[in-house]
Amino acid sequence: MWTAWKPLPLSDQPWRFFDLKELLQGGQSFRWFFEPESKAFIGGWAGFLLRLRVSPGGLLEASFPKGETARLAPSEEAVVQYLGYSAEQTDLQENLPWRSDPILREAIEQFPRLRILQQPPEEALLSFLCSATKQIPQIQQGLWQLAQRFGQPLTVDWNQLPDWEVLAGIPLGDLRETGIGFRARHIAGTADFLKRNPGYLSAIPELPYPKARSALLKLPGVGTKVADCTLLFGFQKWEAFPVDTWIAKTLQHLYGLHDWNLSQLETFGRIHFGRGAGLAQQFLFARMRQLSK
DNA sequence: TACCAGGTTGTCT
DNA sequence: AGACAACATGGT
Repeated sequence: MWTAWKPLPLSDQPWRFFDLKELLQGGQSFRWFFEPESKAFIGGWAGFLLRLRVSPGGLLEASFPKGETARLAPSEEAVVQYLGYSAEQTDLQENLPWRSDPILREAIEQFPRLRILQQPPEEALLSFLCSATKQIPQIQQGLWQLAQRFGQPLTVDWNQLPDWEVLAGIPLGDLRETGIGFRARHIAGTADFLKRNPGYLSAIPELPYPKARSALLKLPGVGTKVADCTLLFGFQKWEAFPVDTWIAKTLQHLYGLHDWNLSQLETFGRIHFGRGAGLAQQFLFARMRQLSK
């Protein structure tokens, strides 16, 4: 049972379906599923569940669980925060070097509603541990399996993702059955590490970016890219500049950085784009994928 | 069939 | 430091 559609206070400018799709399914979160009947996305984070759609008039609208499941509904404020619509991100975007960088400017113009989703850090870490050499729909599928098998049920057909304490108690063979392949070992290793180091993740928000990154890099299966995605999408460390295959292609082809290695590309990104490098990264990621279609 | 996917790790120069 | 294969699984 769902409440009626209600506009969120983010509709000063019209939304396109395309904008919402890129925001929810553009490779930041893998917990949003499209429902063709309602033309809406259903999904959520932690113990929250909701539906989002773009109305025919270009409003971003939400619909929440009601009745017995009303406790699963986040507040409107929480939704806005999750979607990344903070004054801080507005300021970060304004201060990106788009005035002198036509590639970035074009990317921002193509995706004017794109923000960095503010996800629970534990979920961001799990999600990107599952992401290695997988395509976005397959990451989504793997996480769905993890949630349905090991996560806490919220409704008859929606479980939240398992927390790390739960994951630490799951045999490797059982993790494997979700189809996540060799990533299961990384998840088991990280779960075990976190179990032996209580409070390890909760210390990270206070750390400056370089130290936070070093801390995450100690986790098994977490390299520079997964660390930076976790820091950006989970911990709001905006300097984090994840370099994946798409960003590497972008910098090589659009920025002409042909024989730069990954480490050099990361450094270029943080220096060229500055304190909002992660936000710039998301615009470029969306733009490059758009250009490749 | 062969190759690729929002990578990380171990091994060998 | 830099190059390279292995790692599971599903898709084209």
